Amino acid sequence: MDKPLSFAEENYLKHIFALSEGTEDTVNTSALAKQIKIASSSVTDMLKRLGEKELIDYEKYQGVRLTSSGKRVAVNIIRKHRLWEVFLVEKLQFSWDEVHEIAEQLEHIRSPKLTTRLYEYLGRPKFDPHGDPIPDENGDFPETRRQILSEFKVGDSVSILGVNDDSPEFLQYLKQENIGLGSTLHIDKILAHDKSMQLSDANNKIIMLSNISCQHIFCKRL
Amino acid sequence: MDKPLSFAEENYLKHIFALSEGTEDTVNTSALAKQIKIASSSVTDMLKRLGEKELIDYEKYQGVRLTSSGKRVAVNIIRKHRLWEVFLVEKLQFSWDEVHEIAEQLEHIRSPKLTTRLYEYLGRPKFDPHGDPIPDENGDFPETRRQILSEFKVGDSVSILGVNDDSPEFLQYLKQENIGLGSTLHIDKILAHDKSMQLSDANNKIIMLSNISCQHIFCKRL
DNA sequence: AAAAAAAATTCGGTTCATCTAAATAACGGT
DNA sequence: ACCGTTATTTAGATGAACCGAATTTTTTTT
Ligand SMILES: [Mn+2]
Ligand SMILES: [Mn+2]
Ligand SMILES: [Mn+2]
Ligand SMILES: [Mn+2]
Repeated sequence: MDKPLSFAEENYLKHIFALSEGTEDTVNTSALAKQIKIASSSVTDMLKRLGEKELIDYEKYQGVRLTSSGKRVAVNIIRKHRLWEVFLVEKLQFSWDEVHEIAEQLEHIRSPKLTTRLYEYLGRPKFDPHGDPIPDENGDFPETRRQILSEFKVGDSVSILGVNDDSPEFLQYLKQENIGLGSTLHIDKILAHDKSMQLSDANNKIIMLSNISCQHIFCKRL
Repeated sequence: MDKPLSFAEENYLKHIFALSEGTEDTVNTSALAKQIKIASSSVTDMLKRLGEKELIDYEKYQGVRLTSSGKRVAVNIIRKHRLWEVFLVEKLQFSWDEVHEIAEQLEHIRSPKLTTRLYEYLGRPKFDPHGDPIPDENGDFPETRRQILSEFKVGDSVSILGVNDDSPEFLQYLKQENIGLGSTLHIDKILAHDKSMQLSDANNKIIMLSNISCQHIFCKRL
């Protein structure tokens, strides 16, 4: 009985993976409950089941950690999610903010051959429309080192992929300067004395950003 | 509470639609049970639920018939199914026999905008890779009158889309003559006295088919 | 080291989608 | 019109995935 995993199980694994990125720590029940937006009693239920299937290591009250087989599943879901996002943006002209919800559905389509064909069709992309790395067929993530704005040179045009610092202050500041995800900026000059950047936006409005600010913004060259 | 329909509900509606094509009759429980490969008691259960949601007209022992709202749902599922099949064949180079299973999954993806974009991307196709008609955005099916081989003329090249008669004998016969779905045939001549056709296949092998046989084969011109 | 607070689990329910076995209704042939 | 066969529904169960309330364990604070 190699029954396929349910969508629910796949989603739990994906979220456990997401929450354990960075830290070596175990993921705790309430963090998961919050992330998945579900009662923590339900999470406990599911963790028991995933534990029995050896997709996670779980001992009550001890938090949870993916086994290698659980990780394999999680990474595959993420791979499919991000490939479909690329498809939606590149081939069907969706904008970056519309694709996540649809990819939440498409990521559960089960057909290894489809995944492979899609990957080829899209030209073996390494990053999704939000700049997130797409694991390859072996589950290996590309060198992710996303470039920060301060690494670019005068004359480059970049588009904003995300931020490194999601504090309310910083985000408010960016919003006030009219910088958001997807914005396009051109680097006019870099002041020698403090490495601050003078940029112009799509409307040719001039924006000055300190080097510190520039280190908190992920971009890609256009 | 406009909760979306479950996949199971969508599938029942789709199968009810399929079984009621052609006939004006109601669809009966056991036909459905056989088609969906499920116990008929389970079918009865579901029919009650679909009846309550006014997706079907159902009275016990009386068989079942889609309401207009049920038909709308069913046709939309069929539209998505067939569009995805076109995508898989045209864009991802799948062969006709591989796509149905994957489309069974993709047909349940919920995003009207995705359906629309896909439709445009594929060039508003009217038929799927098996020659089945694709309903348009209003649920109207294209004039389906699929052409039968005997309607073509000398000099035409056609590819086989399906058959009109799925009796074992006939299918065996075609197989023996090396004619299958997707085969390409060229019409060399049509004999005047009995309207039988002399065809040549991809390997230039000559095949003779009676007019009766030709009336049982669906084709499209290449 | 207690007490208080927070985190996690257990317990008892619910809904959906399925099953098998038993009961009932409809149908077809004599 | 009756009887047997077939079709259909009912009854009773199960497992997945969720919930809220009560309980237990762990952690933090006094
Ligand atoms: Mn996403
Ligand atoms: Mn998901
Ligand atoms: Mn199909
Ligand atoms: Mn389906």
